[in-house]
Amino acid sequence: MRVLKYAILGLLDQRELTGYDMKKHFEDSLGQFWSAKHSQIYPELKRLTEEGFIEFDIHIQGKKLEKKVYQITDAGKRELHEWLRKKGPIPDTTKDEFMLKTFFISSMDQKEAVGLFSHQLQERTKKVEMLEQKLNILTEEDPSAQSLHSTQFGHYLVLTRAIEREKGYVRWLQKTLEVIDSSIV
Amino acid sequence: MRVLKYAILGLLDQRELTGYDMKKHFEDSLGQFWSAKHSQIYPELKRLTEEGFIEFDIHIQGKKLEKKVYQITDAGKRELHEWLRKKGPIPDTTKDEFMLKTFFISSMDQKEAVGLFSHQLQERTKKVEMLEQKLNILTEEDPSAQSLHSTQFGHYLVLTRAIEREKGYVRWLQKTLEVIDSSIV
DNA sequence: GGTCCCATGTAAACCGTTACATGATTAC
DNA sequence: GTAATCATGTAACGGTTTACATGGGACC
Repeated sequence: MRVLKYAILGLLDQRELTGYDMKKHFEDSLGQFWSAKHSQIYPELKRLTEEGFIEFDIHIQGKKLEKKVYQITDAGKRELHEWLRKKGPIPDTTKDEFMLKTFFISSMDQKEAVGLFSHQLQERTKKVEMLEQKLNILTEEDPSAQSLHSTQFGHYLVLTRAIEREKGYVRWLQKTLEVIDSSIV
Repeated sequence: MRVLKYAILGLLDQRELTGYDMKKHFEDSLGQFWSAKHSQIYPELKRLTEEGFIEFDIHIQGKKLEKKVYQITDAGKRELHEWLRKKGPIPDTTKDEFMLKTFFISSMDQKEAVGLFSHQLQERTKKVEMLEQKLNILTEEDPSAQSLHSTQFGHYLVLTRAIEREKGYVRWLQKTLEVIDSSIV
């Protein structure tokens, strides 16, 4: 399916970037919904260049450090738009190891289950706080990010979606913990 | 990380199963959070048998059809419990191709965005209905499923989590569609 | 001079999907 | 009899992670 291909084309449709810059994007907000290691990015950049969807210029940083700054080509833009328009089916499975453990809750004793759920609740709560901080920074730096015509609108949507996803998880964890906790052995 | 290994051990800790039975579980409620094709299941069963975590008996169906009915061993139970107790970090990324497209919304025109979001809303709404039907069947067949000591509690939790996950997605899609739709070009 | 970050690559191993392949049983 | 489902396997391919490998720049 080569989703990474489209992730790269999409990023380059916004501005020119090095492979290293892309890696940074995958570690930031975008990383909530897609990411790749540099060991996957660099070969994909090579392939996309060979296919004519992207091109690069070499920039010199300091004295000798060569970096490849990539741009999207017209063919690349056509390829990107074809993917953007395509209405795919929603996936049957969204893998979640914690929910797999939850499915096997009858193999745990009550104390183990409480420990597991409490820990998950803690981690997810921390994540909500981290994401809300990111959203605050974004809306302070660019208050127009919330409107469709801002270049930051995608960034804003991804953050709000991630926050609500995590908050929903937290609410469900709290509700479930109450049921587990109040069931006397 | 071999999560499939633990998925199989967890299923076998509930009752003895064939590889084919496991495949069916991955197509049912459990499949909301974990799944595998039969081409991945059968080699994993072979490996787990060699490692001594599971064993099988051959049952004859009808005249000649041989099926391998697997059971978990004591070593397998220890292995399963070690995994169940372990409090892993939550993943940084949950891959979602639709949200990747959303991040690139500034590369779309308004009409394209509305089409994409409407379609996603439709699909997710259908999924909520499907999941609610499954939950209804479960609670009608076994009203005790909602309590910790039911063997169906894991099943119940997975379904309620999946429903709330999809409902949260639907609410966010509706809210976002309104913003997109009301932004006059 | 040292540490952290910038910057790019390859190789091996692992995980997962699609395709190839076969045959029995059940229900109509 | 025939279609759907039960039942099990392998092979090839593609995507992803971990590890190996190297070197420059910026800041203290």
